[in-house]
Amino acid sequence: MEFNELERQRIEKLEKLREAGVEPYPRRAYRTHTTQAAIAAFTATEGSSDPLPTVTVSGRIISIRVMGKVAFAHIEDESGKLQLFIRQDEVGDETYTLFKKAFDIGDFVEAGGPVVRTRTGEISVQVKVLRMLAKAITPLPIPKEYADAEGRLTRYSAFSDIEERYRQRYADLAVNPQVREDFRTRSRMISALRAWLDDHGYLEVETPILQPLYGGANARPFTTYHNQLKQNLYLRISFELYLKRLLVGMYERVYEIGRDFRNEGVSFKHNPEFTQLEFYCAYTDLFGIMETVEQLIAYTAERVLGSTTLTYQGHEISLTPPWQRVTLRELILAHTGIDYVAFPDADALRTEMRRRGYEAAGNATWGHLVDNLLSEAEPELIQPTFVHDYPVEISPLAKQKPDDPTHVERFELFIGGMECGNAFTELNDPFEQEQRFYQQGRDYAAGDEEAQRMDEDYLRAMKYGMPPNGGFGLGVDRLAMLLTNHRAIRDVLLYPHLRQRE
RNA sequence: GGGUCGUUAGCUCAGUCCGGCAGAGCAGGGGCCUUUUAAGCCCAGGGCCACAGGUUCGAAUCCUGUACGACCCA
Repeated sequence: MEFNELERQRIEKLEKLREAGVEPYPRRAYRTHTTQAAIAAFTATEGSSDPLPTVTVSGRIISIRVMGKVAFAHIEDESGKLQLFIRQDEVGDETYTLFKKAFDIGDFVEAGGPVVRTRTGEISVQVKVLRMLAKAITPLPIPKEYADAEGRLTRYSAFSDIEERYRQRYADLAVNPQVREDFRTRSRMISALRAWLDDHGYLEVETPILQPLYGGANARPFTTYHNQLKQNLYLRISFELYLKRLLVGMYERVYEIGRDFRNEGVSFKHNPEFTQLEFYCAYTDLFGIMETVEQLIAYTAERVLGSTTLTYQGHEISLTPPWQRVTLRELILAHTGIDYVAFPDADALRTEMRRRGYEAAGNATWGHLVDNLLSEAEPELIQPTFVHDYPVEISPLAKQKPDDPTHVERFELFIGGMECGNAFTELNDPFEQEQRFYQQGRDYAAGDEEAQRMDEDYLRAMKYGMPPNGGFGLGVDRLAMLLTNHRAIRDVLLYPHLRQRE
């Protein structure tokens, strides 16, 4: 370990503590009250003839004000903050001197004594016993806060360097309470999603992350290798094919919440690993799934935010069902003036897109070009919107529309200008599925590295009979972004992937 | 992948246009102070100016490249 000057000073303090017989990293703490419980205990007895409550509180020192033979400090625990009022004549000369000379902002401490109000009215622990719980060596960038006459809070020197906040999330969490709150929101959100599904007959299952064959989505995978089996393996890009096999096995409603891995660009919207919720429901279809998704997400917002309306990046968004439904063809026509059905091959569509001033890569497939057109409309889709009826070419796992075999029963869900989910009436015809895989194989051979691979075992499962069903995949991180009003996925990932330094 | 911007003390930032001793606030150190809360006052510290080259008498500053990040575009 290397130390800077400030750290060396703190190491000297550590030695000072040891010389005084104080263990800077004791084994045990003896907290009786959280800071907020201590305040509540005081408030409950204030004004009565009851004796002052005596508490032992623990937490991290976040400010120190030494006035001579009396000192004030604030400590923080997970419940909040509390002031310590430390008098030399109460704690004794030796402890008081140690406090002044060897305790720092950032240290974890424990303080015992009665809860009182100071002259300025702040509820505080009048400290009789002060213990070091864990000495901090590196100074934490704890900001100072200043409330002006109107109560507006100004923060000075807040730890705000985005890169350092992500690389040292522990420090970010330690000093930025709002960041802690955002991740609590995320956690409550996942609990709510799970609770709704559990209450509606869905069985939570776990399927392989290491897979001999990846599938269920159009993406490039990460590859790895099992040494003893001498086997190449992929990290999953979706759960879809394994979950639908379970419907063959007679489960009717299954879901999984977990991590997907996609070997693609990193951006403020994309992390190479991200959290997905997928569920599959037998004996329903795309339109049943729409209603399920509306209920699931409205319930989740209600439980997490207490409301089905939220503000995202300045937009008021209502998650109250029912949500808008629009076909992909209508949406693209309205936004770009292009009716893609009139340009049924890649060259024709590319020419038309370029004629209207849209980018269209020379090697893009027809499906990718349609996807590009959708991207034009995506930022406008603020209110929750089911965009449905997708071309069969870009939906190899979805069932065709009964009246139009060129399109499938599929929707993508957009909220806040982001794609948040994807659903199908799931294809359960093994013969049709085989043909779709063959077409994907031809696309792959033609250079589309995101095309899906033939999965013989999935076909074998389907040959035993798969009930008609609908399925949905939710971008859990995207939903977390909506509920915490963040536009960067990294702000809802505790440890976002960053390029390695050095 | 392309473009723009950024990287200076533990933290937050000036200084870069227009080259001339490396700066501030907070944090930290020494001292005074028994009810403070951005406590106050006095004193003294603290730097691989991201990294590597170049131009120049002289580079945090100008030029080139690299790394990492942010934003925009693909």
